Amino acid sequence: MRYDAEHKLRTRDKVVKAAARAIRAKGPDGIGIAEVMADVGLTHGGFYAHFASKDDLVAAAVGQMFEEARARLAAETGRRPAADGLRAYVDFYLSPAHRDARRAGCPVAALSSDLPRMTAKLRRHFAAGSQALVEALAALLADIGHAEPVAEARSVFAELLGALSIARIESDAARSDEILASSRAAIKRRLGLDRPS
Amino acid sequence: MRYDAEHKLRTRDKVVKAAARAIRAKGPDGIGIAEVMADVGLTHGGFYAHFASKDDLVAAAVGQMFEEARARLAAETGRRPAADGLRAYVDFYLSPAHRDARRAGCPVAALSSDLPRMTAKLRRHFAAGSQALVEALAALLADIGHAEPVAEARSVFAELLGALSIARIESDAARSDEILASSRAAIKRRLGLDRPS
DNA sequence: TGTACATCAGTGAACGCGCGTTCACTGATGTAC
DNA sequence: TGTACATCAGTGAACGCGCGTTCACTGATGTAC
Repeated sequence: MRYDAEHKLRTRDKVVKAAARAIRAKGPDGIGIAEVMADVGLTHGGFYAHFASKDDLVAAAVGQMFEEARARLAAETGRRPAADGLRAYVDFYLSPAHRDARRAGCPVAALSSDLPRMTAKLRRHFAAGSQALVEALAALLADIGHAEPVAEARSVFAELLGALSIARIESDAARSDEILASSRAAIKRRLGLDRPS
Repeated sequence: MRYDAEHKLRTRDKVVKAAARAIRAKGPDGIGIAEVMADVGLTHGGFYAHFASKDDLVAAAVGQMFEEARARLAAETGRRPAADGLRAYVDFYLSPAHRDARRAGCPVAALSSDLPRMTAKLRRHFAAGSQALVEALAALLADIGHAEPVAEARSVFAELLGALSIARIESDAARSDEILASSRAAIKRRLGLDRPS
């Protein structure tokens, strides 16, 4: 079966996106090549026409996750005042929907404890992705007049990540919702976002 | 080789402690029974005299980790004024030593992203352990006059966990140290611990 | 006190399964003539 | 325009390795007599 020129790229893209979803939920070691290929309607044998190895797929999937994270941040904060954007991003990040979306969402939250076990190259990818997020938050904080935007952005991202992680541990939905609400309120308060802008 | 009555229990205890260390570093799926047994000078065949299965070992190891975490909190905060204890615990949790000790330290930070993939029973163990930590912090916050100690303790634990996780991603030591320092300062400031007590 | 036996933590070979990887093959369609 | 050939994404069987688990056996020492 011969296909047109774009066909192979489209297939690769579908595999990478499926892997990005599966890896967030199950971790790099938890997914199987056969499983990911089946998810896009193919068999495992075709895998090596697209990727050199499983590690190669994982690296591509991590890139995909950060691209999605970057797009989400841009969607929440673009084209609106900085204070509104920050509020919207905090509300998104600490929403029950984000907590429950184990196959999507923040790659750092999905894979934080897998990271120290990954290759140095992947860790650098994660470090760069986290730093880009912190810098974007810092720019918004600078915009609304914070004196130390980078230090504050780091601290805010830390609480976002930690609160989401703890909320995901808690199996009692009501308590988990409370954890999210506590940190949404705490972050907005310390950023001065609880006052109408 | 017949041994005295305590010998078996001592062996089991050594295996559980070795597993607790190895699992923190490599995750439950990353460790092997043969590897853990070799770590205490035994061969893999003897494993099933002590544990019903690998899952059984993982459960015991998680219990061990929380016992160690509880002991650490008690050591940092016991027998001193609440404000001093809180300061000491924040300084410990966000220390470079804790960041670098991948085989010891906070089980939530070590395994956060493995949790959603664990059995419901283990997740409950983690939820209970996290809640106990939050309650202990809340008691200290109540002691120094905070109005909403539980909500604040949750928010603080979130930032502790998140900052440690991010610091562990960053391979550049100087930048990683900065991340820890930013959150140490931010937490102390918002708890009013930066003023001499 | 001495001796035969029982115990059982630990040994190491073997089994079976899952999974990453390889490879000979397929077959629809584009291309050369 | 029609026909033979080349291409190559995808198939599915097979291989090899790691690892959890099983099991027959060992042998030092406690116990019964």
